[in-house]
Parts: sequence; C-alpha cells; structure tokens
Amino acid sequence: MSNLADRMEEYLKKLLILSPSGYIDIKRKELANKFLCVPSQINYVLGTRFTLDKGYLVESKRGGKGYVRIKKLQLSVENLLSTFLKDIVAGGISDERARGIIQRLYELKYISLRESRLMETALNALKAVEDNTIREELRGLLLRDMLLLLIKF
Amino acid sequence: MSNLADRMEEYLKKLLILSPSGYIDIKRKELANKFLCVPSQINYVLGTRFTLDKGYLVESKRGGKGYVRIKKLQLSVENLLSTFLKDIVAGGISDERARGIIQRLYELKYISLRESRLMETALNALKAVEDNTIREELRGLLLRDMLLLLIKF
DNA sequence: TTACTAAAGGTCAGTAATGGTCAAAGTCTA
DNA sequence: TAGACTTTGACCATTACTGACCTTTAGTAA
Repeated sequence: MSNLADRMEEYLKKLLILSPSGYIDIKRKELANKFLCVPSQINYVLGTRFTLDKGYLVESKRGGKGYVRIKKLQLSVENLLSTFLKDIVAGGISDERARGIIQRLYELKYISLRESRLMETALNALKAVEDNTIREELRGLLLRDMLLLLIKF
Repeated sequence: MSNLADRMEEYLKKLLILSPSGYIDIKRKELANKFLCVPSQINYVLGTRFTLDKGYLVESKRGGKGYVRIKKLQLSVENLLSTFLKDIVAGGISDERARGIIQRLYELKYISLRESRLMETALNALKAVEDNTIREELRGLLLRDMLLLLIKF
C-alpha cells in the first residue's frame, strides 16, 4: 500500500534506532538493489526525509570505498532553542526552517504532538499573507513568541 | 431519487460501518471508475456529505500512492467546535470572540493550559498586521485551522 | 609521480501518478 | 420557472520515480 520512499524511510530509521553509534553507513547502489529502484531514488529519500531541519546529517564519499552516512543529531533543548531564537531575532525565518524547529522540539519531547500541530497550523495560516517580506517577519515573530511561551510554561 | 452523489454517499457510509479502524482510505480515480463519473465528482460528494458538521473528517495525500481518507468522528466536543467553526467561517472574527472560544475550550478541559496559551500567542502575533480587514480575516483563518486541528488529534 | 580506470555517489530535468479547484452546464423540485 | 442541487471538464498542485550525464576518489600500472 505504501510507496517506496516511505518504506525506505522506515527501513533507514529502524536501522538508525538499532545503531549504537548513532549513525549508519550504507552503499547507495546496494540499497537501491535491495529496494529494486534506481540509485538516485536514494537521494530523493534522503533529500525529502533526512534533512538537517528534521535533525539528520547526511555525509557521503564518492569513488572507491564510497558510502553514505546518515546521522541522527542529538541536541539539547536549550541549545536548540537558543540557536533558533537567535536566528529568528535576526530577521524573518523560512517556512521550512520553522517547521523543522517544531519537528525537533517534538522529537525531543519538549512539546506534545498536539502542540506541535497547533504551531504548524499557525504557520500555515500565514500563507494567506500576500506580501513576502511581511510574511517572513510575521512568521519569525510568531515562532519566537510561541517558543518564548513554551519556555515559560 | 437515487442520483450518483446519493449512491456514492451510501456506499462510502457502508464501508465506514464495516471498517474496524473507524476510517477508510480510497483512491479518487478508482472510485470514480467504479461509479462511472469524473474524479472531481468524488470531491463534490465529500464536500456536501462528509463535512465536519456532519461528523466526518477528510484528509488526503496527492502524488504517487496518494489517497483520500474519510474518518467518522465520535461526536461530543466536536459539536461544540463545529458551532464555533460555523461562526468563524462566516467571515473574520473579533479578537475578543476568538479569545473567548479558547477560554471556553480550556474550561471544558478540551485543551490544556499550554495549548490555550499557544493559541493566544498566535493570535497576539497578528497584532503586527497593519490592515484591519486582513487582520480579521487572518484571525478567522488561524482560529478555524487550529480548531480543525484539535478535532483531528 | 603521472595517468588512467573503475567504482562510487550527485544532479537535474522530465515523466508519471495522484488529488484539488472552480466555473459552467445540466437536472430537479417546490 | 427560479433556485437548489448535481455533474462535468479544463486546468492546477503535489509527490514519487527514473535515467542520462556529471564529479570524485581509490587503486594501480608505467
């Protein structure tokens, strides 16, 4: 029922959980063979599911003895928040980045699923704002205030 | 008496009753084929028969392996919410009324303190929007989407 | 060293597979 | 027959997947 990309994502995340080192090394071609697809499909999955915003770091090496390494980042909530707040205060913030932040906070159990969805919904509503610049600013404001609030409670 | 839309409604409701999970997943195109109509007819049926007011929630995903999920809600607080929703959809909503709704939901223990604050914070951020009319609209959108979200989770 | 080769992995544009929207046309019904 | 409800179809948006072509690296023969 589910598609290739979803199954591959699930597979890789399972491997990550089982890995004591916190990262996994894979061979692009081997994985493609295992899932009966072209190698570039791996990049699609990595590019859509294992982004930095979602808390993953992907490194790779080409050529002989090449590999793709997927690492799950472990950051403390404090670091996360202060980094993000700095970014935000500096100006606006992209929609993608904002969502990444929310996702991370959820993974860190700092906010509940419902809270994370509420925040995402608030971001969504901003799509209705016509002006690009204003929207970015508003998004920054919104996210900052919500984060500050979460710190308080 | 028995037009396409009615027959399709009946069919889907039958499926829902038979589904242990409380929801069903369908393929828009397949269903259209089964009923010998254009795909958009499915959207018409969903939009007229499976609305929130009637206790249904519809979610979907596009692209390969996409789907349309229809969920039957267990009514209770949902009733209350849909009442609020009707008000909101009618146009914008005042800041006061918005806060009133949030307060009410908190009192009913439908949302936590933290959740209520998050929602209020989101409303606050809108103060930065200059244009009065746009602000009202945006507030309506925002609150509506957040309430819809709460129903889902 | 140098140059060549094989073995990786990366990019990107194109295609396929879905579902969504909206307005116009058709059909019923009070 | 006006207004409400249905149905259709053209056009749009999103997500997944593929393949041709490109870049990098390790190994090795000269």
